[in-house]
Amino acid sequence: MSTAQGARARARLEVTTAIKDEARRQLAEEGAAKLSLRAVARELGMVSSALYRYFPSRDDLLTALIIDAYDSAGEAAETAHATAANTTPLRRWVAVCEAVRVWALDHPHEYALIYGSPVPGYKAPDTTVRAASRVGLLLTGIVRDAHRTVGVARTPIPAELRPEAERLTAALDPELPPEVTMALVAAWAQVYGLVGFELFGQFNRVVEDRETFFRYAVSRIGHEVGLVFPEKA
Amino acid sequence: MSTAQGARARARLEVTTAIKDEARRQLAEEGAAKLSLRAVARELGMVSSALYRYFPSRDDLLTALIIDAYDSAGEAAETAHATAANTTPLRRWVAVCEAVRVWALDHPHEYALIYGSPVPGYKAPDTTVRAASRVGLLLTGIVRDAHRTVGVARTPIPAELRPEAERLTAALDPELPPEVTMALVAAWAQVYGLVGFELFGQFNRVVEDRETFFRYAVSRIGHEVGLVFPEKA
DNA sequence: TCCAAAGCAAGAGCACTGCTCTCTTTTTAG
DNA sequence: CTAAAAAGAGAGCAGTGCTCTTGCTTTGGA
Repeated sequence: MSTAQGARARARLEVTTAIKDEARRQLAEEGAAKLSLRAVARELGMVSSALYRYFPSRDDLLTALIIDAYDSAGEAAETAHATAANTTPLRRWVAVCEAVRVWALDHPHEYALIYGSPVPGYKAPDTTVRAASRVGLLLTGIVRDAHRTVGVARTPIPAELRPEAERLTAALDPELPPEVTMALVAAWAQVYGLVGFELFGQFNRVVEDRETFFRYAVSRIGHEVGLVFPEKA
Repeated sequence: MSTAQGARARARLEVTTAIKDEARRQLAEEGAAKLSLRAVARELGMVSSALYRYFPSRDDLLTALIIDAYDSAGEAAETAHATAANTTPLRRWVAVCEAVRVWALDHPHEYALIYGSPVPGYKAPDTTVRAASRVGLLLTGIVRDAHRTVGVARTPIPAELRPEAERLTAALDPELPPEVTMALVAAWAQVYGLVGFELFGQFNRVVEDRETFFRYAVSRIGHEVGLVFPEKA
């Protein structure tokens, strides 16, 4: 019939997302280690071997979940950025960072999957790389915008880092001063260090008021990047 | 006989360390997910059930490896600190951070185990907590020493963070100014963010000269903590 | 010195896992 | 209408963590 071809494809897509949803549920509840293909199939009322028609292996299912997690985190960050669109670059910077933190606290196991450790056979397809850089690009955009409007402060970099800074600037955003690019990349990593430490319990008997602490730390990092004009628009 | 009692205990200790060594080997080769009790027993020429006399479960074995990993990392950091004993606080700071990075690159799976994600049943016994804070205490010591000798710079903290800073200072090192304590805790997390990003591949097509980059980033973090006199002794 | 108690190794077995293979049924496309 | 492709079902393999029972050895106290 006319929609026959589409019917199959649609059914396949439905089953695929059903599998991923159930897998995500188990991931959120028990963690990546306890995620079981057979349990997913069981819950969906299908036999385990049928699941292999959709994902050739457990690692492939995990990879799909990783990509989705990157997208989910990126979307949360972008939403926060859109909400804070009409404010200072520094405020937007903090807003995006806070969104990442909240997302991580809401999805701890997914965060561990993407920023914790390369659990499966440690491969990173291009799709993964692209999805992974979404938050990074967002932060870069904030700094670029600040550079265009109110300007950014430059902290000198050592001579030995000059070539790296030039190369990185060309790849990331040729518009930005190399000193700022360098600081930006470092800042990105540092923000995730803060999130990871809180999430993985390193702050357990150390930091109490974590939200306030995070805002403080992330503001300082933003300042380090060159976002030094918090009052101007 | 006289050493009979000691003989048993010694044998037990030998077997225990043999198990841990073999487990660590498999951990280094394949990662925590692939670490198998049966494979460890097989490699040691013993039957799998015998292994349960030494470790009541797989998670307990992993926990033991985690504690050892914390100790190993702490020792590497302390050695680096001792080597740089007669230099500037900032130089010592950088040296310790670099030692942590090198250790992490040499033991990626162990690093993932302790700073990546709480793989097992997510429990943190007191022994773990103590071992975990070793590097943190070392960094605190460097800052304290700087405070006593050349002095540290203070960056003001927001009023809402004041109580947290007071409490934290009392717990960590009452001698230090609260502003510095706050910056120190943040710095600690940020350093691990840098290490984790490099280790887990987030710098893959981004940063090339990672050693130089790390030294730069970590120096700036040290500066942020208040280690601002790199030339004085 | 002897002997009960504790420590330890071995083996069988259970429930579970990822994954492969074969067989049958259904759906698609020429 | 029919050949090919896609999907489901079931059995089965090798591996896992873990438990239980059975014997053997070492230990510490009477």
